[in-house]
Amino acid sequence: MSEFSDEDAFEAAVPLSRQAAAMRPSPWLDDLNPAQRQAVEALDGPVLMLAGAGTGKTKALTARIAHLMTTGRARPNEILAVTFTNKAAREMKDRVGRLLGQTVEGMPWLGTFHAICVKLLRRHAELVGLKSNFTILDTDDQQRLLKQLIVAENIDEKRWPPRMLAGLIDHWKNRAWTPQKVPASEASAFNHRGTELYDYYQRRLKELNAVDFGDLLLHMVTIFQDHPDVLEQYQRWFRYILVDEYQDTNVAQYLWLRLLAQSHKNICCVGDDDQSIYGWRGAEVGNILRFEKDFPGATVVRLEQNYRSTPHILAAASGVIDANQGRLGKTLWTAEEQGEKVRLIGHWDGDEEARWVGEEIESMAKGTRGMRSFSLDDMAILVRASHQMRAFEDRFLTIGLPYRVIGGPRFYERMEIRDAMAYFRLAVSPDDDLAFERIVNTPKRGLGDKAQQKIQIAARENGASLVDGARILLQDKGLGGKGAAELRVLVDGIARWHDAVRAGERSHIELAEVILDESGYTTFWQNEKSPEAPGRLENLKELVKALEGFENLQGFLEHVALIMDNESESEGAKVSIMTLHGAKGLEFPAVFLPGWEDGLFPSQRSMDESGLKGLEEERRLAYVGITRAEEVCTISFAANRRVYGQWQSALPSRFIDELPADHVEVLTPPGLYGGGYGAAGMAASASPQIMAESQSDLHDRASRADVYNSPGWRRLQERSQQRPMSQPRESRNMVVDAEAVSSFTEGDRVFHQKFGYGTVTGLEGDKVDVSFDKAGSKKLVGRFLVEAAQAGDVPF
DNA sequence: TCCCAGATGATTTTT
DNA sequence: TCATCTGGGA
Repeated sequence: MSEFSDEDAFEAAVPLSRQAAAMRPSPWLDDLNPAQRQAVEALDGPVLMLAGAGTGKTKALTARIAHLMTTGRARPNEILAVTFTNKAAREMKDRVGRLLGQTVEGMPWLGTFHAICVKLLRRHAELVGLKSNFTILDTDDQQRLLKQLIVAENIDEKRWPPRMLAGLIDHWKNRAWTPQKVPASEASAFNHRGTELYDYYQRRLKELNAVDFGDLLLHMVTIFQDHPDVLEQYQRWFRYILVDEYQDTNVAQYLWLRLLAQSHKNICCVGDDDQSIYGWRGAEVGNILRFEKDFPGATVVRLEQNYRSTPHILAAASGVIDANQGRLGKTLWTAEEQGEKVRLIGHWDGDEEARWVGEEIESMAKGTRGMRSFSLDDMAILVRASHQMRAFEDRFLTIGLPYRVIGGPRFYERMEIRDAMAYFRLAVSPDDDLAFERIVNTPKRGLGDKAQQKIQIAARENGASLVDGARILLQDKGLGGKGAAELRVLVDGIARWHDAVRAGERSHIELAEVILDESGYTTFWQNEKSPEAPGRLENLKELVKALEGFENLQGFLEHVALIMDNESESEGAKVSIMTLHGAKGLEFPAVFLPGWEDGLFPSQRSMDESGLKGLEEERRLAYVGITRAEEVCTISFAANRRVYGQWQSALPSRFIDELPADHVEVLTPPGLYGGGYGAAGMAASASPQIMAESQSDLHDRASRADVYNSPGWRRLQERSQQRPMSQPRESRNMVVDAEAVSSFTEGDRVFHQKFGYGTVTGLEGDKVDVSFDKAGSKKLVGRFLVEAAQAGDVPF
């Protein structure tokens, strides 16, 4: 993926001459519905494409790009097309290529906001006091830097944590506020030191020749504003601008776009105000709502024909989103005939919900219930918060249902990968102080706080980088003993690796291996006894393998800074588990939406922090969730849930009241607890609410109280009090007590609540080594294990 | 300098 | 509940 290859982006080496191109037919136009076609053919001037979920937005967008080229309006390198994710950019590139065949070389200016800004900023870095080889810090680097500043300023980092400052600075950067432009109303932020610290931080970044993610946009906006000649050059170059997911743009991105588009106004923004779910990250729905004011005379096209979901699913989604104020307004429709209603089911508690979903998935995979059978790949569980995933993971491990968690800790964010990358960074540029700090004592070199302070002082006194500071310190014999010797080795190593990078004789892959080897990092993990160590070594191997796709280490580092994903498609069909946020843009034949309880979803915190605005964003999230489903959408809630170890009971989500009754089927779980007492009670209490024509006033909880005052509900409430002491979970998967532990011997089959089944491979005091069938080898305390026979006998 | 025990505090996360 | 951080003791 050499997207950052070279500056041919402005060269005119394009196969299509404008004349010839204009002659070519555009066969793909026939493939579009009228609305799509209108959006594609309105090439000049501002266009707002309001594209509801599943209405073929990417199709229209790519057709438009192709159309711009074949009508001779623009050459591929004169089109600026921005997305938010690398995935979206990749998909668009692929699809444009497919439309046009091989004739058109890749579009250099199709990419994420960040990737495009990096490219631009490297050409103009000096205008904001940077060198063109600046490094890009990720959030981890950013926070460590901020922490240093906070400590240096003698601020109590307990009361004023770095992450809070990071959030604040991000917030300001999203609004395109440089330290000088932060309004006075923000002066009290961060104990009245916010703007001051922001200013220090920006200066420190310049010293380090570094930028954070927010800077990429902010610096470009600054450059465009302060250097009209530069701006003009790009206004002329980018003849047409396309923006995907416009509802997610923040102020900085908005300004950036407006600056570039203001001369010719050939800008086409695609988005859906109903799917704006990143307000908390600075996205401004206002941008899309205001489009027609920003660009008077804009063509507004609504894509409303949905090609994804059944009418019931669409109706349910519409019913929910209708409750939001201030929408641009769209009504999705489909040519499909009926299909399943949205299914709703209540459960006693979160564990039971997970158990039911597991069983339902198994039976849907087999094709029971009068439905077609679904592959596990076709099913997804979408949760509001990642902690909800655990219950499902536990359950699926137990029953051996293959699953994949999407959007967990990402590959390039893992500790060992970041450590290794820090070594690579030092090899490329030994002046990278942040990288040096990260690995100076990793692996342990006997260089603790004291020693590191000495290095810092030596560096500062000499106006040198940390590596040079360390060299000076060693020369002056300012450090003794084991630490000094180790530091010597490290410093020499860095110099040697750097020479090797510059000489370019060895392949970068070989070099990477040498670096990890000579630094002692590989050995460090080999000697580590913790259960994660093998996995981490495995990751390091994978990292080296990932280098193969690049020409050199620099190219790789650039790639990783912006593209943090690493999609390793593993074999076998699996159910997907992910957050609702992570599911945006995806679709599945069958979707499960668990945890629809007030407080969890909509999230209490959202409502507390952002009031009605927060609630509406939660509601859009519900809309996004429902519209992910093609054929079957199953919503569920539980009366009781363990939150941070405490049992809490909750009411079904207010969004459930908003589901239109005609499109919902209330399910009753069969035969649970000998007759479905709890679950049936739940369903019964939920259904009148559904049946009642509920234009339910959100703030009027009184009418709900009546419904949930039903006998079934009250019984549930009463039982919830006893639950923690007795009831299912404990008795089902009985925990073996201390005496029983000693009875394990090697070769025993055991069961663990989280890791599933395994075999005992060794004993060490009260710890037991177990090789789990699915989860690998772990060392754990015996009392969390159950003999397999015993667990296996337990009825689920 | 390192290691472990207790305190702490906890959404969502495109780049 | 449980992962992460920190401060005190070895």
